[in-house]
Amino acid sequence: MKLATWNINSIRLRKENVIKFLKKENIDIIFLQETKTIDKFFPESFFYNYGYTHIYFRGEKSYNGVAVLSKIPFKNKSFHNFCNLKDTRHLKIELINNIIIHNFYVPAGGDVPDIKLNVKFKHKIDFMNEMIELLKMEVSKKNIILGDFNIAPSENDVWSHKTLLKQVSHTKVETDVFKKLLEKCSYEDIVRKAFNKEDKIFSWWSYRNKDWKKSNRGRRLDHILVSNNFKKNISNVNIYNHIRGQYKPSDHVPISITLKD
DNA sequence: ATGGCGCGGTCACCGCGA
Repeated sequence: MKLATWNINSIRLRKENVIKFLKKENIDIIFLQETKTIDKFFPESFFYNYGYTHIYFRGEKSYNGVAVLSKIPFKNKSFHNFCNLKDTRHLKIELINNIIIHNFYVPAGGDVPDIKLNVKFKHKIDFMNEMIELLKMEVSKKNIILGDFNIAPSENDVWSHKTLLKQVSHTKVETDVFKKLLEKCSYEDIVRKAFNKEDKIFSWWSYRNKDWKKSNRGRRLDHILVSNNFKKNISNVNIYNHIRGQYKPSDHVPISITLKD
């Protein structure tokens, strides 16, 4: 089974990009973030007609929104509202073989990396801590969490460690809470593990650079984390950098893993 | 140090992304 995650930045605008990727890479299940549409306008039948007949999504107007498109049926599906908000940032599915997968769109956190001065940053840190509390209860399960965490955890997950230490996404507060998630809930960052420690690996490049490829000022904000008791089942980690260069791209690229159950 | 671009929407400006 091959699964992927992708922050698509509008599903209505990029449904063709999604199906092109799914077909070319033979993806069985994809988890999307920032679908940016209310459920009524989600292009469900479009994906259904390509064989993704198991679809689950939660959206809202303009912002956020998460979805899963699958060829494989779910045994259960649910969601949790984090920080007592009804923003659509999470969904959870359980497959027939008892594998649990959580899809997250963690708050970006605004500009100022201080929980006292910036409510958006506080929201991000609170969200991560609530994730930790929730996922602690699932340590014994075959568990995968993935999505856009809006945190670049290690030095070579950003184009310049020194510069980015002061910028939201790579501050110590954020990388510490990410580390805490891995430790307390027993996950492995299997994507980072698939590369050398010195390799720069990114999943996002800003729209504001004239030439994303030339300046290469990227960050690795999207993640697939796998329970330590289940990570031996993972192979073939892929980050599809070239997707950033396609026509009308998202600012994020997809990541996939292969999984034997 | 700043701004750069692109999305949706009570739509031609604004909030937001990170």
